[in-house]
Amino acid sequence: MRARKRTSLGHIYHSTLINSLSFHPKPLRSLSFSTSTAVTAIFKSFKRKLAAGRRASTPRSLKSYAETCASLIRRCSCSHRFLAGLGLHGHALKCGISSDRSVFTKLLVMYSECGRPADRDRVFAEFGGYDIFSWNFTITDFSRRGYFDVACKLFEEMPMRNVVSWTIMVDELMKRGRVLDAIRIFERCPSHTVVSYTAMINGFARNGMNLDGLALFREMLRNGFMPNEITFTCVIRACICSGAFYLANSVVGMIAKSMFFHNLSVNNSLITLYLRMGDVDSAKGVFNSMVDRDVVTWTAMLDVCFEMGDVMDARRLFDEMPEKNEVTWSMMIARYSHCGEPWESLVLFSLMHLYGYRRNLSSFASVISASASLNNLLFGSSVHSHVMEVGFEDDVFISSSLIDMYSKCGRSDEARQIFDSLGVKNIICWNAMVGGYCYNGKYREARNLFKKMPERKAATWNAVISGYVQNERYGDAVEIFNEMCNSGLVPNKMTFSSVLLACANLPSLDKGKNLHAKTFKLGIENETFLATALTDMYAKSGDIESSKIVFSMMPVKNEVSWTTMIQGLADSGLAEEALALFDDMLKMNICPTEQMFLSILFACAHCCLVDKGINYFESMEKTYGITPKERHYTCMVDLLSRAGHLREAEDFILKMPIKPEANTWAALLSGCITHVNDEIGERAAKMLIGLEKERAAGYVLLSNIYASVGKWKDVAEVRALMRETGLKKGGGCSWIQIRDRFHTFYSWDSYHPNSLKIYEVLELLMSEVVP
DNA sequence: CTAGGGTTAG
Repeated sequence: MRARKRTSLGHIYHSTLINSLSFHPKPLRSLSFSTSTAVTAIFKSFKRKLAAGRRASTPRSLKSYAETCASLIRRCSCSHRFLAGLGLHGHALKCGISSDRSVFTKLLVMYSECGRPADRDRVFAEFGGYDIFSWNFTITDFSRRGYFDVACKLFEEMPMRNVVSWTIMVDELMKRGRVLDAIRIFERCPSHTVVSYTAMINGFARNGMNLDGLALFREMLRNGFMPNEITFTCVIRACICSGAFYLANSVVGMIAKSMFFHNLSVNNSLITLYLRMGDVDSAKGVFNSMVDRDVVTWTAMLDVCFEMGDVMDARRLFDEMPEKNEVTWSMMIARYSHCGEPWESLVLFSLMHLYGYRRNLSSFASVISASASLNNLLFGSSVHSHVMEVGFEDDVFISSSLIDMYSKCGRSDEARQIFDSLGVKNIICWNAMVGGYCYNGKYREARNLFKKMPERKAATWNAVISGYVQNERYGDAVEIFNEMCNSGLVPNKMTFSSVLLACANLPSLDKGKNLHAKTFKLGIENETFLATALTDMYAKSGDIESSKIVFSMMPVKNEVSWTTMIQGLADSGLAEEALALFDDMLKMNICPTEQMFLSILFACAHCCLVDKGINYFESMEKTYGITPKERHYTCMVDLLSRAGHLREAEDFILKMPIKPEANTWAALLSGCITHVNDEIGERAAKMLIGLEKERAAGYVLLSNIYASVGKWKDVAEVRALMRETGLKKGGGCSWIQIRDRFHTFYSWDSYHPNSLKIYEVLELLMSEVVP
């Protein structure tokens, strides 16, 4: 017995172990002061116990001595003091207690905690073979270390299993997406507990099979198991993810009757549940009723603030939170990039790193998409290099957002490189790449890739359609939509919103009405998102009456819906109606947004309602706390200039607290042309060109202003300057509809497949008409 | 006082 113990670690460790045990100062010298004092403290208490142990020599006290030793080893693993642990192991060997169950189990944990897997395995091989705890612990350890096949082998070989063993396997299989194997193991398990059920339910949820998880939850209840707080959090999450809110209500009922009503995690889940159900008040109610709160609670409340559109409140909460974690930061970064402040995402991402928080997958994914929406290639590609450093480049989420980012920045080739380098591509990557090509107008590449796709979903078509819409190829967008319908796929909300935008920009109303009918058939025409797109389409197509009807029928309107209708009325020249609607909205206590004020100021400008416009502008900051942005100032300059108050307008620009954008000067300039004022006009034009050398608008307006006062020599100079810098005035386009197809033409473009033929015919016709 | 299941983000 004793000899066997000696062989265990004898040859390898024995001498070192004894050395470090015998309180020589040597091995401790390299340690820092605090570590060495801590180790000394452990040894001191150990010495005391040792003395006590020597006094008693009965087997019973040897057993209690082993337990003392075990508890000391446990203390080493808790504080990761590997050397002290090693010393204790040596001592245990020396006095023959290393095979004691309490000692070797603690040794297993200690070596594992201290990151010494090889030593851990040796202890298991020596002593753990017949102990079920060591088997389970070792299986878990192998799985976590990435040797799942070894873990499986151990599981099959182990002499006896308990429900813990089975649960470990279920959980690990589920984490690896092997749902069928997990089910098989779960069914083989002779007896179940709440824990094994919970592992299974959550495993289903992890793999997107929420409804199966909920079904198992019912089965669990039928079999008489009482859910605990962990089961409840998992089940609520499954309800949220599957949208099973009806079921969620009865789960909430069960919780209320259970002893977990005041459990922290359960309440945290409830906040999110109510938020996703759209019941913000209840979410806040749960928060207020909670006795203690943690990071998760505060992070969930951030989400509540953002969901209600209170970005400022969210920020205040974030700044004042007692504790933050990676998820908190990710949440802020993601939400800022979605609520129209992507710049703030970039700032927070940098700060997160600066403050030493680990940047996780989602923070990377969000900041990349924020860079994409800012077209910020510099930041985006620097994030890309961080991604490579951390080794996230194989993640499909990350790589698809990188593909999207490079595409949005006009770098299709870089995007393609990432796409080609991916070992495993999912549909999201394909969609991103095809969509990216469309966005950059590379339709041939997009088509080729599209044909090669292993599967196509509605999102794929959506990416193509919205790519065409982005490039103002509205006719083609509609055509692709028809193709999509012919292929048997059912368009979704996103499809309709893109294609409706295309229709809004086409002259014919027929296709738009046709789409309206299609949404009606699907029974989705009143959904806020879609009805808003329809309102926009009718308004832009000049059928403002239909637009008003769709808007008034919408059961739930959001701020975008209101903005769309107000803008639609303003654009249709019904400024008075736009203002009246805005006032109605204010009476309903709906808070106006920046965007709405743009429409309102636009409406005032077009009706020359100068005083009203000034009033609205001033109320922005005073009444609603909205700081006017560049574009609001531009609207005000437009308002003043159109009404002929040119000097006031110029003053207004000079007194602006922020830097005027090019359009601000352009607005003044166009007022100068209308009201023939070449003195202010010339100043405005020069400011405009100073701000925006690369765009033609400034030059064109300047040459127009010279022309309007007959300064033909200056006109010629400006035109020459434009030719020099290679600028061209953007042309308008024309289109015709033949049956179901729209054909869009720019002057002498070559987009149409038969363009050469068309121009041949055209020239023939022209030569006949103009001899 | 030893093992198995978890909440917030994408």
